[in-house]
Amino acid sequence: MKLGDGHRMTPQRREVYEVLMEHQDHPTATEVFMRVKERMPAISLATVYNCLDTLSGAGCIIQVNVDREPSRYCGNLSPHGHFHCDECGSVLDVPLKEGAEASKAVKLPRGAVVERLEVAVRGHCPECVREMKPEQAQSS
Amino acid sequence: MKLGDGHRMTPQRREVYEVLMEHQDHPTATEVFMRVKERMPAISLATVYNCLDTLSGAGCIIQVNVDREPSRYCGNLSPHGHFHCDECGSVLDVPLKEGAEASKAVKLPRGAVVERLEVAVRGHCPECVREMKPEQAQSS
DNA sequence: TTTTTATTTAGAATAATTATTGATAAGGCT
DNA sequence: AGCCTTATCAATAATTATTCTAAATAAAAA
Repeated sequence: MKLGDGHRMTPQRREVYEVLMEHQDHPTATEVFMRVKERMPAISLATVYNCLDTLSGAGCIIQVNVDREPSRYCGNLSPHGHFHCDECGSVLDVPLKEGAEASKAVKLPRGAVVERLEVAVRGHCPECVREMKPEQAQSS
Repeated sequence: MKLGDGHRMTPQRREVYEVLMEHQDHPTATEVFMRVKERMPAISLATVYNCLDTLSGAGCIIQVNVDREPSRYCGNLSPHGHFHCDECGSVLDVPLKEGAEASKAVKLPRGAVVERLEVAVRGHCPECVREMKPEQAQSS
């Protein structure tokens, strides 16, 4: 894992990175902090924030924002959007389909230069749908 | 403008709503506060927050979140996404093209129920592109 | 080795937003 | 109209995520 720019891969940054790679969920900074702390008890929350910032600045991880909730972080670098469950709050990766680009979905302002496309889907995750009463359920 | 749920359309809420309808930009709560204050000097920022919350809860306006920046508010209720300029920070509405739906863009988890789709495009707005040096410029 | 630069840490600071509280006002009912 | 319930407002306090500061540490460069 390279950082470039004179940034060093320090033990703290490595742990933060490892923790994100171990599960493919989307922990908040505080959750990352708790996980890293088990193996590196001296680490501080500020350092976790610094590491997450450095790693996402270097493009090693992705910062995911869900409304105004605390930022979440994700080690999945393949192009994908996110599905947010309105009931349980979980976040799932949803792979972008081949050829999904901004110009296909929206009428872009003439002359704009697109850097990247963010797709977020809100709804009820499969798990929460399964727990619904049958008469309320509706499938997509 | 109806609110339903036993919510009243008070003078404060009306002003907040009017201010959002007058321009089709995307002001923050503080900006809305400053605009409303000119006509209603006694209003407080907390009340503006309350009004914005009530109005968006009733579906009269839309709360737009750009990363972790302060929320912005928008009176445009037609289905649309948002374009965020990385340079000047402005937010532009981008109409969703006919038939743009979640299932076309992403591989949804089996069994998920979709409520709504949020599309955000990041890049450089036409105005900022125009101000770039010609040799840097590239158009989409 | 000396110097420089990057990093970590704890704690303080900031900023957006929310919660609390007491006062005011609107609606419904008799 | 008068009474009761509920909604609203405004000021302030509180919360919370995040960033900044400053001092200590450590690695890289010279």
